[in-house]
Amino acid sequence: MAPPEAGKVTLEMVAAAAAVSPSTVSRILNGTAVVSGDKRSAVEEAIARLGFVPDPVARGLAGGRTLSIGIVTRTLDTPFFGGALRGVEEELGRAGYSPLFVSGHGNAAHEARCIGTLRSRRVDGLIVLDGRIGDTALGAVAQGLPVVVTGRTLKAPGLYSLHFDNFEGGRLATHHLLSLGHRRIAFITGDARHADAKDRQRGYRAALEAAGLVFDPALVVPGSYTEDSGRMAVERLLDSRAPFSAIFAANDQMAFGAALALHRRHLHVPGDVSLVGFDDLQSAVFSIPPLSTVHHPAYELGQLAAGAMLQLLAGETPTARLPVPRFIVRESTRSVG
Amino acid sequence: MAPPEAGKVTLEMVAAAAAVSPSTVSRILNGTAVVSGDKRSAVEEAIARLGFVPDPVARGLAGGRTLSIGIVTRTLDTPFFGGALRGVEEELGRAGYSPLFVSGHGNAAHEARCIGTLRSRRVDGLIVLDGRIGDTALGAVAQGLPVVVTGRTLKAPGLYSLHFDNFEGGRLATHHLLSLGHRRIAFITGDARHADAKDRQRGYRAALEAAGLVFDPALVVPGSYTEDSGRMAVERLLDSRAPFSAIFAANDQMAFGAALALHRRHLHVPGDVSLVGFDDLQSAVFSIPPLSTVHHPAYELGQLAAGAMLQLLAGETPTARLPVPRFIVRESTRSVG
DNA sequence: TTGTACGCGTTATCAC
DNA sequence: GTGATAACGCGTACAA
Repeated sequence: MAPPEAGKVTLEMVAAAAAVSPSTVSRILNGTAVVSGDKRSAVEEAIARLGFVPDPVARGLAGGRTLSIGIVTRTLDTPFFGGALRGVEEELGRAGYSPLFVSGHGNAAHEARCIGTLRSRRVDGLIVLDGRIGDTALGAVAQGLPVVVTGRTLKAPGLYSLHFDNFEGGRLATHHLLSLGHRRIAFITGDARHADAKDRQRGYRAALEAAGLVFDPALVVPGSYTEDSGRMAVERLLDSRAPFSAIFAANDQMAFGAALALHRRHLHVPGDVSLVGFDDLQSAVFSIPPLSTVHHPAYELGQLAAGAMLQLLAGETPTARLPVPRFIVRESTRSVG
Repeated sequence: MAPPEAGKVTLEMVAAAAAVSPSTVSRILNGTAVVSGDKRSAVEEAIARLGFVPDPVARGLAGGRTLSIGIVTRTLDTPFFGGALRGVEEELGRAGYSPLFVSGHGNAAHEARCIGTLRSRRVDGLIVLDGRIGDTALGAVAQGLPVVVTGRTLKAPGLYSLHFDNFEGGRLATHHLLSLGHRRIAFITGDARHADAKDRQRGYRAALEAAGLVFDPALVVPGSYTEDSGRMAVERLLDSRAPFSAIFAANDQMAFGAALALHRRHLHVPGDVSLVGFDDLQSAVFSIPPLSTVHHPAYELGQLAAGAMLQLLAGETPTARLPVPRFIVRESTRSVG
């Protein structure tokens, strides 16, 4: 039972207790050099007995690592990113690293400022979750700091990108609807400034064309990944009187909004219109009816990103890859009657 | 246009450029002492010209502040806490502070360990969002560090507690159902290890008794704040064959699960059973039907907690208070027919 | 293999 | 008011 909060045990005190020099203790801590077995055990014993914990702040100043890594994300309080953050936190925590979360608010300038703050705090690495910062700017950052990005494919030294196949996901969702006999499939887009949103839409269009259907712009309505934008999109769609039998929302949140709009107009899902989303949020299982959607592993994404960062930090080359998209059939779709 | 990432401008360089001593620059930065106007402007000019940014790490080591504050929360990826984290981040960011988020995983021991890590990182303060750590342990922490807690009422030096009236919220929700004529109101509890869960339940019971009803233990089913626990609670309730016309779930997530269970049994909300939740998550507006619930301001909670921390840090005595609970009537409740 | 001395960038404590 | 000087706790050349 080590003393829980005894007044600061320093490396120097450990050195004194073990009758060695501070550098030797440091070496053992960092594995910087080989030390003889007897001194090593003496030091380790002293560390345990005194309950020594290295000070990350001092470590950072001394040019070493801060054991903290910065995470910039689009949002903090969105279900998808929440899951990713949890994955990052757990994976990083396992290795003794602490995450520094900041949200870019979907704003490239703000994002750049956040990255600046993070660097000033000397994070050992940077994980950018679907950020909006430009590729070249990111590449520049990566020159002085290991970087892991998601949501884009990018090659650069010291940078690893983890890419989820949003195109394929969009294709799968649309294909599911097609296979059910739907021919007039509406699409609610995500924020067009994000690559993932564009990719999902491309997938939608590709599936349509593969089925020999002509793409109808009247069936595409803009959204912005929020529930309310999904609701409004459907209202607009309905008001336009363009006929359709199914809706593919570019994310689950918009699908939920869409479901409500349909409900308000006394349209039944899936009886009157089939509905599919994208992301497979936990709440997709509990919506009424449970939502058919593309599985997008948020938690796993966070875990893998953090794992890749840890590998980068260790001088290894990450090999992690995201699983391929799968479509989850629940109860929001039905074959056209 | 300041050089974006010019190689480290230090305080010492600023001092040289302004022809003053480092101490003077430091004094101006921290407002530690009065300096003459001319030197002050010279320094400010140099700071701006060189684009100097103080190094938080060095600051921390020097015994000063790290400008970072630790946040321990129950979970990272729950809608309610997500909102709170956003509030904390924004309010803190405004003042130049960075949040260090960690989740306690609803485990007191893990929480204590997290707090230890946070302290080793020299956070300037600690915000505990509905944590499970004991009051005395928390009081001890508060002796060396400003602390803001939510979810409990606690008086101690250097500690400020922000309390939401969960009892009143529980009472309000139950009262709403009562006023609609319901007499057999089931209650799905939260995790009994949390004070908020117990308070909500006490509110439920108080409202019942105020209405002259006898409390029926058969109508109380345990949950754990997750959607699935709400679903299972309702199934258990239905299987018990205890009659009821309304359900009060101790949080919205469980209400969503409850709604699904009801749906599966072909019971209509609010036609067959009225349903109310607690928290007023963003998704409550978009559930089908939209959920009547107790408004629990997550974002505001985070903001206020962060604001109180900032005041504590400034040596002031926080005065922030959470608004009183309000019940939001939507479409999941109906008077008994 | 191990110890010494210095530096990281800033604040605090003294003198002036 | 202002400027030296000493920490803060650790990593790391360099020397031994």
